[in-house]
Amino acid sequence: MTQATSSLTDTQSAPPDSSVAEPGRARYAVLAQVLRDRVLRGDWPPGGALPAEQVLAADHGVALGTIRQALQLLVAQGLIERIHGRGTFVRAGLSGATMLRFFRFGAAAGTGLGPPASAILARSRVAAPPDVARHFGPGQGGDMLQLLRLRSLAGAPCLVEQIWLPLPAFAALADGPTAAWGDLLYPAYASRCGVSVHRAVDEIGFAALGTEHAALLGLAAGHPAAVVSRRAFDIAGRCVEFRITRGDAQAFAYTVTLI
Amino acid sequence: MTQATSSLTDTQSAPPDSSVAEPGRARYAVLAQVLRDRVLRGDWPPGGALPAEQVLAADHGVALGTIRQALQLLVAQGLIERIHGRGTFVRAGLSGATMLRFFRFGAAAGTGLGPPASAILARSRVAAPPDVARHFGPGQGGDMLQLLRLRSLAGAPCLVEQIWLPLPAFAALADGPTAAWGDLLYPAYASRCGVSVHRAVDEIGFAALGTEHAALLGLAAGHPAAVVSRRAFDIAGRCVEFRITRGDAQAFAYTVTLI
DNA sequence: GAGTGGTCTAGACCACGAC
DNA sequence: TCGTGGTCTAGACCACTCT
Repeated sequence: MTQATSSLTDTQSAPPDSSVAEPGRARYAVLAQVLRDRVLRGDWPPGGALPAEQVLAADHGVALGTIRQALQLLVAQGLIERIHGRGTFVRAGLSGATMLRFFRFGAAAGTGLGPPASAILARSRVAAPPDVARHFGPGQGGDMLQLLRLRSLAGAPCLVEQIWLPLPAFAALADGPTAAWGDLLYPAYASRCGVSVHRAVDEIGFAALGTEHAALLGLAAGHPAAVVSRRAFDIAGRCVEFRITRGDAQAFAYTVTLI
Repeated sequence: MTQATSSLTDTQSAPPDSSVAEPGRARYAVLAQVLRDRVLRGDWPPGGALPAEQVLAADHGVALGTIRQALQLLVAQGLIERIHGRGTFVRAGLSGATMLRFFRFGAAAGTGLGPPASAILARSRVAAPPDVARHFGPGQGGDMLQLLRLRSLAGAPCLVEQIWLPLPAFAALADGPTAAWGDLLYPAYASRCGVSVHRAVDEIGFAALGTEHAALLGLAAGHPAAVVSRRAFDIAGRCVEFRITRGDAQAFAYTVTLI
């Protein structure tokens, strides 16, 4: 891996970036890790631009192709995105990540039914139960904001969600009218709390509806439900949201492709 | 995109491969399509080796880096795989693609329970019902082989599968002892019928069990079940198998990561 | 040792976006 | 027009695998 370290035109006193020499690992992989760390450290904010590849190459004393390989790695990891003619940017985060992709309500999802609506039915500060707190960091998980949210299509309720958000990071959502948040939560997290969701892990399961949730969805108690437990993470890998979504199992439909 | 088409050292009478000039598309993309077509046409069999990149580059009259970009595209598409020091090979196909990844039977999947077992309970030639036939090509779907298969863990039945295979491609499975097929079907398809499964699409839903399937699984009729409908495709994109798998919804658990 | 893919270089020109 | 990323070249050396 340690390439020629070539010799010629070495008139300068010191190499531009000596940290880029490691045995057993490709130069571009080391560079990628260096850049990754800088992104996670916040050297460039989400949505912000990285230096041009020419600049990065010069700074680290490598050829253009090498820095391009490093950046390509970060693109594959979903950390940055590159736009032809504009530059290289830190990924802003998920805006949609809609639960509706798991369900087929009405004829086809979002066809003729109008946009999905969201209503916050309850909001409270709670001490997180252990089952919830364990998803957050060890220091985290004490004081939390708990939401009960109902999603509707064409006026008909279809999904009920329990959401836990760590405090004080989400203190800005603890007061004030919830109607102003809009129908999508993640943009509200970003604009009101400065928290951008970068990755989400959904676990799908199955259970019977309790009386409370069933009533909200207009179904009978004990009706079969699909249960999606989501952990959402910021760019640094910290869990910033835990959510349990329930919907009619009859409406559940999800497609997986194996290659 | 159409690069310099440069001039120098053009002592030969004709360019090595004139098909590699197209306006509006990158050279490597055109090359990738050419190679892709050759793979699908069967110029190199599944598991077989492609020529070395040096040879391909010379044949098409491009630089090494360009052919490497083209091959990288085909790797990303899952069509080929490259092995350092050995060569570039047409992907052999899926061997596992196990349904058990959707379920958590016992403590953890495949832990201490021993390997999953498979039994063919019924086998018959049928005219495919329209709902099944439509998944296969328009000419296909008439005469089919239908299987009823039961999968067990530690002796306990856990999944029941209905499987449709087009004839005459799968005629080799129509007779003889099914016990000799082994516990995995796709390797049997490959060795006995020369059909390799390259891609599979699973659609997940929930439904109540019918009396027959419930009895096979040792559950009550009407018990909620997870239903996975799979279409399996060969390397050329032809549907070669349709399968409906049912298992206890309580045991269903699947994880999706969004980035 | 021969042959393969993997890494790296130093340059060129092209296509795109914004000013 | 300028700066950006995208494509392409022609070479070098390295690491891996098989014989």
